[in-house]
Order: sequence, then structure tokens, then C-alpha cells
Amino acid sequence: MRMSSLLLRTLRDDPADTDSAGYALLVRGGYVRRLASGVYTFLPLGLRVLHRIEAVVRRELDRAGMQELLMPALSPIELWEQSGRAARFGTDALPALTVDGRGGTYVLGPTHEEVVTVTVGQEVESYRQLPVTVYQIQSKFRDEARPRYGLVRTKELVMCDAYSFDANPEGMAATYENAVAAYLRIFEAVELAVTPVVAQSGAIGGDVNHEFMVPSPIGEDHFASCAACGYHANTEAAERRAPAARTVGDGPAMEAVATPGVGAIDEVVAFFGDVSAPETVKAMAATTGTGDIVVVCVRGDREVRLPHGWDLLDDAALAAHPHLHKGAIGPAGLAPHGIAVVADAELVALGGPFVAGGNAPETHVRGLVFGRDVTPDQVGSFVVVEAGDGCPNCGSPLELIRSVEAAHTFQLGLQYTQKMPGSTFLDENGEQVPMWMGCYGIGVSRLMGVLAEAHHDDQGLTWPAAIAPYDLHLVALGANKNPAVADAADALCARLEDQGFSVLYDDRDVSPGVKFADADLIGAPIRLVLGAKGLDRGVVEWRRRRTGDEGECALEGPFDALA
RNA sequence: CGGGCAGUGGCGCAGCUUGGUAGCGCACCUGCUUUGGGAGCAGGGGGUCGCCGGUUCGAAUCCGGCCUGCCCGACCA
Repeated sequence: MRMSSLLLRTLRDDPADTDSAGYALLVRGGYVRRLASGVYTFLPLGLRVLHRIEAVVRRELDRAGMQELLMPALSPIELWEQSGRAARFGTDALPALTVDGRGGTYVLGPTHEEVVTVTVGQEVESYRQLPVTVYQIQSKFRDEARPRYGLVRTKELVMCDAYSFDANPEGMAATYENAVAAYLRIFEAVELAVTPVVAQSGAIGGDVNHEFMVPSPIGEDHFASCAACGYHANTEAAERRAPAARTVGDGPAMEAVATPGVGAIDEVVAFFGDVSAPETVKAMAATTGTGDIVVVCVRGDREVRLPHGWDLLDDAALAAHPHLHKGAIGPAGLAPHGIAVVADAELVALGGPFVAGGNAPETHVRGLVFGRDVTPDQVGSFVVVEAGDGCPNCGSPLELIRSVEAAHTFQLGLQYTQKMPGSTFLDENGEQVPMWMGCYGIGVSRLMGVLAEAHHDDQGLTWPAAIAPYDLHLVALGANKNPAVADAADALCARLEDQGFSVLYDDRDVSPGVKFADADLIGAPIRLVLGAKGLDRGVVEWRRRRTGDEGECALEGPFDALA
């Protein structure tokens, strides 16, 4: 490709609204342009990178036995009503609704579980057709309240999503392992360090699932990591080992204190004056997966982490409850009302005395001691882990690592196939049963943003060879004054392309400094320079973008050094 | 969704306080010189100053509303 005709304009300065180095370079290098907040155009150079990432994804998924198909980006709202997700997402997260002229409502899909379940369900009638895994590379739509970091967090994104269908749970688990292995090979091929972490699922649901986290300064998530034993978990799922138990004396008896207008922990601390947040109990009412109401207690300075499937009671539910009083919920005295107390192990280990909600309007208690005044019905890890907490496996201090979620895999089980029509098959016994499903998503456009952030230096991008827009960046120096150089560079470019290299050929009439700076900015793995000096000696100079290693090779080849 | 800041040629910015011919750098076009790390000189093109309304003889500038963008925060009883 001749740069003189490429739709490309490089910028000398960072645009004002770039919030990360990688994104700034993608804009300066002429890869992408923002059309609106979180909405991007891929210019020719950027599209080449996107296509190369897609090629890696396709290669590995095809190799893993998956089959590519393409589903529509637009789907009727009815599908989302059947699965129950129209209500679950709500208008906040599924706003991508559009209405046609006759009143039909469609969703610009954020993901494709409903569509794929119906699609595969239509084709599969028998266990003999299973297992099957399909994937697509498609545009998705998310109502990102706050797009950031260029391609990393956007409203419209290119995503590869795969969906597996098995006849039984054992098959689903085996297929899942196969898909995870394929995903790991993708990250290896694009040269991104990734850590698969156990995660708690969001709106997609399901039991076993992993997030593929790429440590990065532009990450918006953290995962807990234990250097000693290799434990990894998303902060939504991470547990910790409770501190060692402490021997507790009896202390003064628990007493109730009127606390008008006091609710939040900082208000409690301010009201009492002689207690700090760690000497209080934070208690929150929640419903468990089975619908029971429980009160979850943690030390006052910690955040509550609810197990998967549990939900906090909202204000309305709280107001309607006869025994729970917003601002004054605590562990003591709930047993007679049939409300279970769930306590973080640290509270039990410390014992007390604590200040806690008194379970009466505008009342707290002080001097509460676990084991004396309260015996929790369940004890476990119910806090969001913080750096330094003990690893649940080995007790070593946990680290929190900032990272970007680049992929997510789930074992969905029967969650969708039980709800969507036609997604059953006839098993060996002639019974009509639902398929066991898994899904696997990897953010292709996000990956491009993460790659730019991971692979750059002060001069520009330093793409991994597998996804660089061009293999070689050929700079012809002085070609406009020296026809011999121009002819030689033309011929060299053609020869390199014949040998299978993709070549970005800088034939522009600009100064050498501009050409070198643009080559560094664009970031192809190897730069070739041909000028009058080299031509006289029959050689072209090469230089590796990342290492700065230099050398020469004969104009006629062989070009082994460039491979 | 709450709070803060900002919208002026393609990009980055000044001008606004104190109303009166819209400016600078980069980029772009023409010519000459130059050519191994973002060249020089000369000439030139390009802007409804986010939108709507108000005040005024006159608004980029003052006032009101709206839109858009960026930053911070956002179920913790």
C-alpha cells in the first residue's frame, strides 16, 4: 500500500479528549476516529488491525471445532421477554430499543443468548447432532453511561461471542474447558498477559464462569491475586480467610442507646464519639437465592459482598418490613422474628464489643459481643476483599490488581434453553429435554484498545507481529528527486509483497524526519529504509521497531531477516 | 442519575473580564529552495464562534433555556 494514496492523516499532537496513552496513539496514528461518545470509526489502518485480531480469533476457534455464523444485530423484543431479560435488564441497560413504523420493538443486541438459543434450537432435533458450538463476530450495543479509554469502553463494540450446546452437564463442562483453552491461545497469539479469574456472573447468569483479566493501568476492574498459591478471583467473588480469633472478656452488658437521625456508619461514629468504624457492625438486609430474608453483618469499615444470587432489599421492601428499620439494622434480637443473621467471620473472630443497629427505630446498641449477645446462623466471608486480606487458600496477603476484562466465559446450563421455545432435543431415551449451554465472549475492538495500551513507547505503537497493520514499513528516501531510488523502491515493494509480506510503502514527498516519525508512530514491526546510499551498494536497511536492532539485506533478497 | 468544567477553521488553543472588522500554532494549497529524525522563504484558501431566544444601534463576548463533550461520584441502612 502506497502511503501517498492511503486515507491517513497522522497528528503531531495528542487530541484534547484522549484519556490514555494507547488511545491517543490510535488517534494520532490515524487508526480510529470518534464519531460520538463511545462510538468509533475504524479508518483503513485501524480496520486492518481489527481484521487481524479477528483472524487470530477465527483461527483458534475454528481449530477448537467451532463453527462461524452470523446472527442479526437487531432482534425482536419478544425474545427478550421470553427469556425474562427484558425485565431483568430494564430500561437502564437494554435501552437499545427501536420501533418500526407499525409499532414493533427491536433490540440492538448487547449479546445474543436468546437469538442463538432459538437459532440452534430450530436446527437441532436429536442428541446425535450434539455437541455443537457456534460463534460470530458482530457489533454489539451497550448503554455505557460513561465511555472511556477509547476502544476499551464503548457504546458500540465488535465482539466475538461463541455459544456451545451439549446433551448433558458433563458434556457442557468438557466443551467449556475446550473453549477456555482456545481463548487462552488467542491471548497468547496477540501477546497479552491474561489471568483467568473465577467470577460471579452479572446479568447473564450461570454458575461456573471466568473473566479473562489483562492487568493494565486503564483497567476499571480489580481482581484479587495471591502470589504465594496462585489463587485468583474477581472482587465480586473473592473470599478471604478471617483473622485469627481473639479471646473476648465479657465486658459490660449490651445496652440500647437512642440515636435519633443516625444511620450510616460515619454518622454512628460521629454520634458516639468514642468508637471508630472498625468497632461498629454494618448490617444489611438481603434476600438469599431461595428468597429468605437475612441480615448480613460485617465490620463497619468494610464493604458487604453478597454471595451470588443474593440481593439487597430495596427501600420499599425495607419500609414494608415490620422488624427491619433502615439505619438501625443490626444482628441482635432478630431470631424471634425468624430472620437469620449472617456474619462475616471477622466479627466472630474479634468478638466485640461493637456498636450496632438496635433493630428498633432510631436505636443502636453498644457493648454487643458475638458469641454472647448474638450467635450467627451462618459465618463466612461476606466482605469485598481489600489488599492485604488473607488468601482463603493459604492465608498469605492478597494483592488487588487493576485490569481490563478482555473476555468472559460462562457455563449457562439450562438457563436459556428452558425458557426459549424449541431449544430441546430428543435424547437416547426418546425424551424431549433442553440443551446444556455455555457462552464465551471476547471483546475484539476492546482488545485493540488494550493492545495499543500494552504495546507502545514514547514514539508510538509497537504492535505484536500477529496483529500489526502491515508486516513492513518501507521508507523510500529522496525518491522524488532520484528516479533510480523510486524505481528500486517500487521494485522492492513488489518483490516483498510477492513473497507474502504486507508492506506499507512510504512514497510520499515529505522530509525524512516526517517519514521516520510516522513509521515509529504507526508501529509496524520492521522498518525498511532505501536511499541513494543503500541503492549504490545494493542493500536496504532494516530496523526492528521494538528493539531498535538494525541490519541490512540485499535488495534482491533473500529476506530471511525480515520474517 | 448527582456534581464540576468546557464547546471559536481539520487538530490544539487565544480572544470573552471592559460588546464595535475573528486571531495564533500545526495541518492544507501554489511557487522556489531544501532532503538520513517532525525543513526554510514568499504567497494563498478555509470559521453560521454548539443551538434557540433575549438585551443592545451593534453580541464569540452580557442574560435565559437547550444540546453535546470531558472529569469526579453513584445500591453500603
